[in-house]
Amino acid sequence: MNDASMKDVATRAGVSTATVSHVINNSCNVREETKDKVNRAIKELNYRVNPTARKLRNGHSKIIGFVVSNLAHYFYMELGNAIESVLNKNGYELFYINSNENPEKEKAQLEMCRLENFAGIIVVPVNNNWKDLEPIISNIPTVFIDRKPNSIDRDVVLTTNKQSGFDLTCKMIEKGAKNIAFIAPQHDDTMQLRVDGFKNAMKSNNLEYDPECIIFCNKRPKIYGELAEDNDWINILDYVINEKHVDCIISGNDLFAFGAISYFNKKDIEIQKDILFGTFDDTFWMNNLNTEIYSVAQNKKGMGEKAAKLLLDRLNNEDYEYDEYCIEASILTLNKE
Amino acid sequence: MNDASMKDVATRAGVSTATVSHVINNSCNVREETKDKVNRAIKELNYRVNPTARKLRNGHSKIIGFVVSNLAHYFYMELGNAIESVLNKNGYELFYINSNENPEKEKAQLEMCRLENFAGIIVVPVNNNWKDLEPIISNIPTVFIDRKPNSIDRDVVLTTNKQSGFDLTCKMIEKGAKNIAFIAPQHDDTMQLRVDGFKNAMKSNNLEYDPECIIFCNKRPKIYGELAEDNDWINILDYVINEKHVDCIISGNDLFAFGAISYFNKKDIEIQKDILFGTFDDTFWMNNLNTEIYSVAQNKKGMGEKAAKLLLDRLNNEDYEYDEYCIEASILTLNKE
DNA sequence: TTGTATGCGTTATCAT
DNA sequence: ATGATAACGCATACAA
Repeated sequence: MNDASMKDVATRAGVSTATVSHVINNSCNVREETKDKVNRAIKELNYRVNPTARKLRNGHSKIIGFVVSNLAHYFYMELGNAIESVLNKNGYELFYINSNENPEKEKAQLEMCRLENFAGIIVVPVNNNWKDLEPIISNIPTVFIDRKPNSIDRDVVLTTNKQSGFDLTCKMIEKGAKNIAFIAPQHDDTMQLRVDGFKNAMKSNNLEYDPECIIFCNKRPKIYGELAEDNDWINILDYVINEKHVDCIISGNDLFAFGAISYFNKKDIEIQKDILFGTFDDTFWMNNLNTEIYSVAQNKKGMGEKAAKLLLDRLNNEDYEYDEYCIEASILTLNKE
Repeated sequence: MNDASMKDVATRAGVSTATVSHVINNSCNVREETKDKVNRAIKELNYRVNPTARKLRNGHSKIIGFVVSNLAHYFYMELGNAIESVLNKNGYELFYINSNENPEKEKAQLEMCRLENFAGIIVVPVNNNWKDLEPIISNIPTVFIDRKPNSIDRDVVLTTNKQSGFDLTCKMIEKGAKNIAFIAPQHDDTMQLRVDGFKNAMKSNNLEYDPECIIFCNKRPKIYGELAEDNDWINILDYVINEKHVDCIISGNDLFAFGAISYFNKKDIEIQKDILFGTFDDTFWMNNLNTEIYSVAQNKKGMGEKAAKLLLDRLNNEDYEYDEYCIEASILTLNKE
């Protein structure tokens, strides 16, 4: 059985399709009596507006796309949850789309969002460079979250990266660290800020940092286990530990943190006894290590909600200037003895 | 600047829209020369077919929905990856949709999939009972994965649940377990099969099982940390450990496994020394516990690919009978000493 | 207050 | 081989 159309409803209610449309959209004054007739017909036929037809006519839908560089990154799922709860309350549905660290895939997906007339998108970009991508999304209300492309004028929701880098480093120093390695994934704005915070904290505490212990890996693991078997990765850690003799390692994100823990386990290095460990992101799995570590807990709920609200504002044609919003993070001590 | 339409292409190429359509869809013989003209115009205008209009006209799109009971469940992300790789190769795009253990949300989302004319859907259902939901998806090619609703005739992809329950239990017994508690989440077909396997294994090994140590919790944690603070949960574990004095616990899935490990850590119970631990699902975080545990590794890649291929077959109007496909799992020893 | 008619961008039928 | 045209379901300008 096919879905009922507006015409069916009109016929059944004994009115025209225009009237039905008016009832549905409140676009005209309609007599209560006819309104009732129409609503009854709608119920009886279990009629739903066909969003495809509406889209074709109106040029927009009630769908928001969440285009994420790596959905397997648990952090983004948590952002998504916060985003979704706000959007759902406002009548929008969220689709999660995985660009999987693949720029071409991302491009195709953004094009799709445009062609599908999504109401808006929230994006964790794969790369900084959006020269190619900017024209694709030029007509789509867009909010970037977690990472910010260069030279593109849009709303952005970030963490207080520099401050957190500073705070986490201070925490490690307070715990006794003197010779710290900072291991970061790709070298982008976000990571640079975190490293800047690290450097400042070292200076503020009158400690030297070894530039060779600030390492940008340019690795993009797609799943958590990936680094455990990666020789480059093992070499990097071997280097800072055995040759640089660091007493503390800070990881730039949680996939890297997982890799570091794998390494420690494999090499029988005991956290707290042999080395201190701190990381950006606090993800669930860190709470079941039976050793104390320190983490930057980004305010995922705050970030997600902010991004969703910004997008809603844009959808309602609020016209203030684009801006960058930094949501404050906090430093956690996990598995405290 | 607005997107170019077919009309624009037609004008530029000096032909009719019908011809353009024929070129795009290979629906008619078109002279090479005009074909070239059209293709050139398409390139010059950067024309893309408007999927909304096409959908309205044709009644279907190239989008597949992956409607998941809980996207934060890492297992489903991994299934999604496998599904996506197969579908992408065949020209389909996958949207992840989170029903978040909420039956009403799931219903609304399925309706949306229908109204949006998705080509097909792959579903991890929230509940077994699909009386309400069946009519909604009656026209949509659908494959169920991981869980199977009652009395609905569709393709289903599952794990060898009973066999795995048997194998895992045998492994635990081999490791010295005699008095085992099986702790399962909701009481559905899947869990029943796993428990059946457990019972069979006990019998085969001439061991008694205590029916009071087979516990169905009817809890649905939405995130991994949730159980750690849950008193009901703590009571259950207190009960089997302190009153029933079990020497081994088997967990029905990985969210519960995480809760169990949290409990062990909090109570200073040492796995291997004080108790043996086995679980269904092997998820990345289990590899960083520095103690040996045993897990049922479902073949996620195999399951996802099978589901995707089944759906593709249905989309191509293959008309064999609906069936249940059980993909074999294996037993892993994690963090072997 | 309600109805008629048109167009959104496609595709498919039927002419030419 | 190509073109004119209707139809998909809806929303709106305008007429009644």
